[in-house]
Amino acid sequence: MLLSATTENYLKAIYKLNAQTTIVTTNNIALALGTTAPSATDMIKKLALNKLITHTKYRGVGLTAKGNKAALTIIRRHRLWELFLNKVLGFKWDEVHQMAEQLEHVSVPELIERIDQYLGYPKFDPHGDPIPDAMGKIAKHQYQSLLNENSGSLATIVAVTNDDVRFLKQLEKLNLTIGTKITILAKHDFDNAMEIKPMRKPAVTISEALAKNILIQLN
Amino acid sequence: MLLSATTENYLKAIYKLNAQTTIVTTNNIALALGTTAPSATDMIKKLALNKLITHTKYRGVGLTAKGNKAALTIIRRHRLWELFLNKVLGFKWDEVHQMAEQLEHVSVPELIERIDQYLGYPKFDPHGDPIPDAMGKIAKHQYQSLLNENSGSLATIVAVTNDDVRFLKQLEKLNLTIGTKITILAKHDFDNAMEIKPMRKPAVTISEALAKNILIQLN
DNA sequence: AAATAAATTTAGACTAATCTAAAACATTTT
DNA sequence: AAAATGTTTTAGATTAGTCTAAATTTATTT
Ligand SMILES: [Mn+2]
Ligand SMILES: [Mn+2]
Ligand SMILES: [Mn+2]
Ligand SMILES: [Mn+2]
Repeated sequence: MLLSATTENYLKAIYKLNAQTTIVTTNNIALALGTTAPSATDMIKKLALNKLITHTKYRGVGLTAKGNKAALTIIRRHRLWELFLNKVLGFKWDEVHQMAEQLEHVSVPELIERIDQYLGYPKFDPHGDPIPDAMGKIAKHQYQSLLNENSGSLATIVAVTNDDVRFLKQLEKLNLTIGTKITILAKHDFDNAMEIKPMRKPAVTISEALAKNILIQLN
Repeated sequence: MLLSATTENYLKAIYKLNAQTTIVTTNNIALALGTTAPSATDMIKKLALNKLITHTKYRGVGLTAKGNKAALTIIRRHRLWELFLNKVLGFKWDEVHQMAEQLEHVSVPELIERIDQYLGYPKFDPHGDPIPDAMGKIAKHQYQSLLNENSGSLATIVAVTNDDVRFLKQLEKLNLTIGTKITILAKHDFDNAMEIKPMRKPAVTISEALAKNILIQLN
């Protein structure tokens, strides 16, 4: 069963919403894809017909095992391409997402496997997100948001939860990239701004919006 | 102006037919793309409307300067991807065409330029076809078909004019790959079969169908 | 120069994906 | 428990691309 790029994008969106929210609703999906509720409803019907999702009218959708597998295949392609573009072709971590949005729909299994092999079967993409293996197995990381951590902690930045170019460029400027060891100097109650010191780099103050999208692991 | 994959395929087909035949007809196009004449007519109308081709009813089509440039962009992508898949990811020359058929529609200019740079601005793809440069300039090779050459000649195989996997696999088995120096031992008048000796390899007999699709340059 | 054949275009219909406007259903407020 | 609000679905259109069948135009025979 070969899926259209549009169908793949819906599946991917549903998969991601599934991890974020309790129930995946029509409006959620429409918003995530920048489309309208009626369009989402139409696609939901088609996906349900193809047994990729379950759907109870007015009550939201859920992925079937088949749909989950399909979504992971697309995410695998996306993240492997991102890493390939970064590691092999030298693109920056803020450039690779947009390109991967197109490349993820190229459907040639041998190509993806070869890229995986070329990269040495990597576990994470340039943003710290886990890459599903050929069987669709994915390391469910449950890192915590920097925003939930308290002053005084020592931690390492392991991933980011936003692909926005502006966000990634800003992090880079602040020396807050994947793998960086940091010390949390302070957290301001009023606006949730945080003072962070990346190892061997000057301390910086970051907003709640920024901190929320940075995932860390305590040292 | 962004073109759909379908539109790009039509443009590419028209470009190639233009080089092969005197007039590019509706049926030619339909046949080349495995579609029907009415479908081709519809697309012809749209391409003409967008000033990518010229069209006189019942009289065939021709590319405009704009259409020619667009076609070359697609061919550039296709051939650069083919070489990249071959040289970097190690795919065989009979495997790369099908993959490039999908990758050629990924439209990210910086990606193609980076691949070009990575490969060292190559002039030819794995089948000996010239790669248009970023300005759309292409080395119009006017190599001759092996079929038109006479017994006794010494030549080098420089390109092939068919992407069929079976054709390419057969050539490989016969040691008749790009760059191979050959001696034409004999040409049989009855069926146009030819006896060819690749340097340092055993002599082989090839059919007219094979010889026709092999391009050579005399030494 | 007709008649016949072949190529091309038009007519009309279909699917996938999208939209706006309206109806139906669900939730929240009063 | 009504009323108001919000969400989801349906209705009806639109666009891109495709098809078969029929009409039109061009080319080839006779
Ligand atoms: Mn991404
Ligand atoms: Mn990523
Ligand atoms: Mn090719
Ligand atoms: Mn080629």
